[in-house]
Order: sequence, then C-alpha cells, then structure tokens
Amino acid sequence: MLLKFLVERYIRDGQPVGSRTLAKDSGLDLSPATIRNVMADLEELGLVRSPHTSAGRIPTAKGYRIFVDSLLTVKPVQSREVESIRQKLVATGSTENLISHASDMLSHITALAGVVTLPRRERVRLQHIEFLPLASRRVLVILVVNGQEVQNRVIDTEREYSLSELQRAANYLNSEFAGLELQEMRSRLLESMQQARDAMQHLMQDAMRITDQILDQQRDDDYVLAGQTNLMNYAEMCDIDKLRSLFNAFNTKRDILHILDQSIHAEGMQIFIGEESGYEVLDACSLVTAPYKVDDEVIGVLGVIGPTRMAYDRVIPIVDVTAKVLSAALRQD
Amino acid sequence: MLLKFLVERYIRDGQPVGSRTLAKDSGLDLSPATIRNVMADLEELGLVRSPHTSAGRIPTAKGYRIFVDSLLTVKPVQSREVESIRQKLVATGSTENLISHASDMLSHITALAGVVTLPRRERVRLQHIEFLPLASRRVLVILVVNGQEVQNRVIDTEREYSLSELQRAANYLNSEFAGLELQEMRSRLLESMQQARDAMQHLMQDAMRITDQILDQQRDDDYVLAGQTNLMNYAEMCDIDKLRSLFNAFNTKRDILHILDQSIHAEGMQIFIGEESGYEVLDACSLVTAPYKVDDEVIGVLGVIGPTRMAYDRVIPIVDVTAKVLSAALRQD
DNA sequence: GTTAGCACTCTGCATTTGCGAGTGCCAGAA
DNA sequence: TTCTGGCACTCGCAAATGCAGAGTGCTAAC
Repeated sequence: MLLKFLVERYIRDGQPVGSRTLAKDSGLDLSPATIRNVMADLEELGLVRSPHTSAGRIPTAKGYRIFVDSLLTVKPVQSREVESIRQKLVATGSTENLISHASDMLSHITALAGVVTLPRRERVRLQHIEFLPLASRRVLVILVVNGQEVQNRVIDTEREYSLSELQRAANYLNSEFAGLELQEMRSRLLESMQQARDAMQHLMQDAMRITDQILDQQRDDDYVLAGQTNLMNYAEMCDIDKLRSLFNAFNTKRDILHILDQSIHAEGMQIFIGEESGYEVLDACSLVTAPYKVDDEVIGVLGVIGPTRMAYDRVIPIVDVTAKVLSAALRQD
Repeated sequence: MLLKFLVERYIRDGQPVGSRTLAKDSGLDLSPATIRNVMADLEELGLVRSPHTSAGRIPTAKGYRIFVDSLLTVKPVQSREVESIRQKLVATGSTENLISHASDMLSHITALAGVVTLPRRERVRLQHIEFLPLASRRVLVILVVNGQEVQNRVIDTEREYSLSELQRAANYLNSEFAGLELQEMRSRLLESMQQARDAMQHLMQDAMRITDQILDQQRDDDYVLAGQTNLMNYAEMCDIDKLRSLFNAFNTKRDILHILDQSIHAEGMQIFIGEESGYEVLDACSLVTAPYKVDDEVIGVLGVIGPTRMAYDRVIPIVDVTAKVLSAALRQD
C-alpha cells in the first residue's frame, strides 16, 4: 500500500511528500506519474491532502488512522529501554513517586509529553481511622486505606469532643469496619445510626461525610504530566497561540482528563489522532494510551501526547510496556 | 528625570522610544534635540541602549534598576482586588490549597506567572505519632505536625512488631514528646536510648530516621507555579527556544528555587531584573518577590515572574499585599 | 494499467527599492 | 552655558520583483 510509505516518510521528516520522492524511495517500482494517480485517489478518499497546490501530500487524521490500524509494523522496544524503565520504577517507593517517575520515563524515552493518571481504585478498603482534636470543634481525621495510602481532612464539628470520646469513636470504627470497603462501611454506618442515636451521632455523620468526600475525590481524579516542553521542539507547534492553548488545556486538566477517561473504560490500548479527540486544542496532536491495572482491575491509564506526526511504530510498544511495568510495580506493594 | 518617562513609555507599549515621542508626550517642555543629548548621556551611563542605530532607546537592566529604586511611583492596589484576594484565600481550607490559590491569584491579577514557595517552618512541632503495621516487617508511620499537617512514611523494620508493641511505642512517644519540636525530640530520644536499651530499640531508631527525613524534606522545598502560559503573550517571549528553556527551568525547579532562596533571606521585597538574577534563562525576565510569615517568622516567599518590561508600579504593591494576606490567612489556622 | 511529457501553479528565497523614524552633530539663539 | 533648529546620514522594515524548484493534472502513447 502506497499510503504506508507516504505516512512513514512524512513522519520521518515532516515535509509534504511528493510523487518523485515516493517513486525513488519507496522500493515500489513505479513511476512518479502512476504514483500521482494513486495519490489523487487517496486524496479523494480523504486520506491525504496537499497544503497547497504544488506541494506534496500530507496524511490526514483519517490517513493516519488507516496507517495505524492496518499498515503499521511496530518496532519491538529495545530491551535495554525496558530494563531502564523497570529499574527506575521498581526502585521507587511511594505510589505517587511511582506515577511521576512513570510519566518521566515516558517523556524521556519518546521525547514527547508523558501523562499518567493517578490510580483510582474502585474498592477503597478502610484500614485504619483516627480522630485528632485540633482547635475547639475542629477535628483532624486520618484515614489509612488500601494498604498504605494516607488521606486526611479537617472537619468542623457541631460540638466539642473530648479526646477520649474521639478515641472511643475511632476504636469503634476500627474494630467494626477495618478491612471493609468504604462503600460498605458507609451503608452499615447509616444503618446502625438509624437504630441507635447516641452521643456520637454527629461525629459519625461527619465521618461519613469524609468517606463521601474521599469516594468523590476518587472520581474527579488527576494526572501527572511530564516533558511538556518536548512538544515545543516540533515544527507544527511553532504557532505560539496553539501552543498556549495546549498548555492551558494541560493546566486546566478538565478536557484532557475527559479524554483519558474514555480510554480507561476501553480495555487495551487506545489511540486518538488529531481531531478525533474532539478537542480543538489537540487538533495537531495524537494521544497514545494504555491502561494499567492491579489485580486485573484497571485503575488508571498512561500514555503520551505528541504531534500527530509521531513515530507510532516506536511509541506504541513503549507505552504498552510501560503500562505493564507500572502494573507490576504497583502490585508489589 | 527623563529616564522615568522613557521607561514608563517603553513599559506601556513595548516599542523603542525615540526623542520625538518623548518630547511630545513627556510633559517636559523640551525639544527633541535636547532630549537626544540627554539620551546620549544615558546611553553612556549604560541605562539605555538602542537596538539598532535608528530606533529609539530601550532601558537596560541597569536602567530598570534605577527606575524601580528611585523613580517609581507605585499605584495603590485597587481595594476590590485586595478584597478578592482576601476572600479567595480566607475561604480556603488546607495549607496546600492556600498556597496554590495564592499563586493563582497572583497570576490572574498581574497577568504574569505567579509563584509561591511551600511554607517551611524552622520549628516542626510534633503533635501526634502513630505506627501501623502493614505487611510483615513494614510499618506505616503517620506523623501529625504543626497543627494539621500530616506526613507519612513506610519503613522496613528489622524484626516484626506486634500491634500492641507498636501501640505501646506510639503511646510512649506521644506522651513523652507531643508538643515538642522534632529537633528536641530527636536529641532527647537519642539520650534516653543510650541509657536504656529495650526491645523497642530498633523501632525507635527507625522513628528517628523518619524525623530526620522530615527535617530534611523541610529543607529541599518546593514551589507552586501558576499562569506560566501568561508569559507566552509577551512579544519578547516569541522566541520559542528561549521559551522552552524558561519552561524547562520551571520544571527543573532547581535554579528558580535558588533565586527564591536568596529572597527568603533578605527581609522585605526583592526585585530581580533581567540578567541580575544570574541565570541566563531569566535574562528577559524580572522577578518580584515578597516573603510571607507566620508569627513574625519568615516561612516562605511569593512573587511573580514576567518580562523585564512589566508594570512594576502595579505589580509591586500587588505582590506586597498578597504576601500580607497570605500571612494573615496562614495565621488563622 | 502504466508511463512520458508538457504546461501550469504555487512557494520559498533572495534582491531591490523606497520610506520613515531616529540619530549625531553643528551652528546659532536665549 | 544651555537649549534649539536644521541637515545629512543610517538603518530596519515592508512591499515589490524576479527566479528557481518542486509538484501537480492532464493527455497521449506504450
């Protein structure tokens, strides 16, 4: 297929590619004229376009799509790259560092921007809860969930609680609910509160509010971005206005998260090319993502953002293995 | 002083300013020719320079310096702006959010990039400590310090501890050291360990390692940046290479932190103009900073980064009040 | 179906040209 | 002494021009 060579060539050096170069370089033994005819067909199909009448053709998003879906032969990842990813990640301690290192690795190896969402676990398992009195009527709640994640919130309580009251409450919750999921705890707590209304009523309500907050927060999650500046290297980004709105989108996070959200639900790798994402700022960009999981449950997604003209054959497997390595690293702890 | 009008004019519209415009617009009743003579003098003093023979003059860093030091008349901050800062910050809960909101406000109001270092308290006061067993020989240590800051670390212990052992240890530490500074705790702990060597020996050692870590971490601090994209609006930033290295510096943080560090030690506001900062990436930038404090102790610094050609008369007071408001907001909790 | 050839179009680049803004300097006025 | 008007000069910028190169579409022949 001629499209393949055209896309490869364009990816390689970013210039519109014409019939002559293609004839010489593609290995196919065809004259420029024939190629011109074929290219005219491709243009009619909407797979390529010419930026102006007498320049070569460049692939459209649709063209890239076909290329990626059916023409692409991926390059296996250098085993030494895999090793460097693995080592970097395995050595890392906390979950948060793990995520940001993964993002770094992605951006370094691909020379694009790396992005990794924070892991979101469907099942948040309470391990330990602790109330600590601050000033009057303010209580610090510390929650340990999922092994070693610590969350904390300050709540304003309705009345003042003594230290021993708080301890009793915490003891109760710990003995009763440790090991359970927050969801579960929430409903059971609600139940038992309806039966007996005791002095802790309000405090328990507050505790519930916190669990709600935490469950909520799990939802509107976040991501870690690295190597944005890599994107400035690409010629198609020379337009400062485009660049600004892209960076703004990175900061706002909302739109980007929305796209990443789509790929977390679709099992397997996902590739958004140019305008496919539906967001104007990403028109000139592609996004290659792969979900990562723990215990066979998808808990996040990682990937890279770069110009549509990225080296898919190299990037795709890199994203893939990084997801696998990250999954493995997360399982460990 | 003529320099004043020149700088003001240049700040206003970014064009090299010539003798004619200055003669007409400065209010001084002088002919262009006179002004030309004066400007020649200024150039000799190194306060202005002409980008090429027949363009007007633009201020040098030295020129800006004199301008801000002795010629500047600051505009009082709009009281409604002060109010919006105050409201935004007072409504905020956690310290971390406070910092990032402050940064946001700075960047919004000035239309430059806002930067705020995380507060670093010399005295870290232990409020509560808690050990939680994870897997075998791994213990999660939760430290509450300074009112409501929660820190946590996982440590690998030498041997396995039972839940009750851990609780005893925590109880001991809490009853003995709560309210003390970590430094103090550290030395006392060391002392008592040399006297009696008990079963907890190792655990205590580990606890101490943690306090060390936390004290360390206080040192290599961090900052929150907002509105970087604002900088892309300025003509002097059109050069994509400059822009990239600037953004890289933002990401690396090291150099920026170093500069911010200088201003944390210098009481009062600090202004770095262009190459004064000593870092090449900031050649075309100025940095206006003010320290913020709690209980009369400087614990951080905030400011804005923008082109040398920024509206100092507006920016300086804004940075000033933001520092004050942030200080006040931090005192509250 | 493929190829060669031809006329045509468009861009990129360098060169030229003119204009305007601004300067430096000098001689004369206050 | 200090300021001003005038004049020649210098540059940069922008528009105009011309040219070479790359690429196309089309048609006619293989």
